[in-house]
Amino acid sequence: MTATRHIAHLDMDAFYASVELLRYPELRGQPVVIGGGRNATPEPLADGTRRFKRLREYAGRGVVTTSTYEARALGVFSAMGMMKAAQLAPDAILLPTDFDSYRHYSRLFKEAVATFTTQIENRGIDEIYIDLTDLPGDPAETAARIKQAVRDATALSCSISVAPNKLLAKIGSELDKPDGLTILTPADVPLRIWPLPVRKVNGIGPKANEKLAAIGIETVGDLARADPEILQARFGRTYSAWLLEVAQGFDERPVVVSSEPKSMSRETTFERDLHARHDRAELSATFTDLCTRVADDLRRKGYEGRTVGIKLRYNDFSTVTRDLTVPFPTADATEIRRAATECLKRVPLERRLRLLGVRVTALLPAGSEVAEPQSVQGELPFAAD
DNA sequence: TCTGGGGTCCTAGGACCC
DNA sequence: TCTGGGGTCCTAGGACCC
Repeated sequence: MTATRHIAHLDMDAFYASVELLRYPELRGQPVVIGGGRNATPEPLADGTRRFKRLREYAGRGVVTTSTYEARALGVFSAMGMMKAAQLAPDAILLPTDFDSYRHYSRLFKEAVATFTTQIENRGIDEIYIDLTDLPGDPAETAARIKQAVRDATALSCSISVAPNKLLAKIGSELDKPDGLTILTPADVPLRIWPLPVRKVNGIGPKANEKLAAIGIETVGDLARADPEILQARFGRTYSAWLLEVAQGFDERPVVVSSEPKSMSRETTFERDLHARHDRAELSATFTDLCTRVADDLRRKGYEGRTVGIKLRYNDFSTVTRDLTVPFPTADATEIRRAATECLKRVPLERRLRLLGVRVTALLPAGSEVAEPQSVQGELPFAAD
């Protein structure tokens, strides 16, 4: 039995939307939706002001990236198709995503937290886990000071939960959003966690949610009371065991402070579905561009990869992937394109394509000594039997 | 009016090796 | 010549997350 840990989960409140409101404070209090690329950019007017686009003006295949709490009240949430969102909130203000800006504020808030401890795990642009176990003082007070430091550094609010593990901290940071500070102990599990839908558990997605609903399990409490044999029959040994652990609020995963990237990829959804023969020139240009961008990413970040892959999505939304491992790691656009072209030859190209992607995996830091593919005969510690 | 783009991790079969 | 048991790598697909 290990000593009690104090794990915090910090989640920036409506992060992208909140950054946009710093830039356009006049939009505060209005429903605002972020997403949709260039055709969402405000129009500069002759008098020096600007005209914001409305959601009803949008046409295309984009999805909502984030929305303000006012837009959420109208039913507009992340990952919803923009055209559907426009039906629900035609007068909502539309803004394009500006990742450079979000990365800037991400850096600011993470630097603010880093003045407290190095024990930080990155979970993307707008959230982190923080291990407070070895910090002196009351963890709840520390969390309050972290919130203030984030506000001082960014003028943005965040929600923090402090709990005995990552599972509970992640759930807890959502309980009092926005600007929340939630302390959870094991004793809170029956009262505060069991009433929640199973979908609130990080790792239970739409598919598992459906399968659980089919056997009458809606809440975490239902899961805690479920028959282990039925769960095992439906979900297999590993996943069912994990489900029962999380239902009790158990989670031993450590806060992981650093990690190496495993893959880099670029993909694009076309404005209209393209055909391999009829739209050959356009597809070919996009394909080359994707290879070039992946190669640029690899080089900029100092990596090379041995496995090159492609991803195709057809007009019926079905997806296929193919990959090919090459003898030596590469970050070269021409080599990546050559390997990706080999992959392309193994895929059906009759149906129209909606999406094309290129990925490089099996990454190594650039210039690492790589053992050449070679025979190891004569060096074996034992003879073959 | 269908459904973005960037990732991680897991499973599973077959090849291949000893 | 019915036949064991590992291990790793490669490939394809899928669930899930932000």
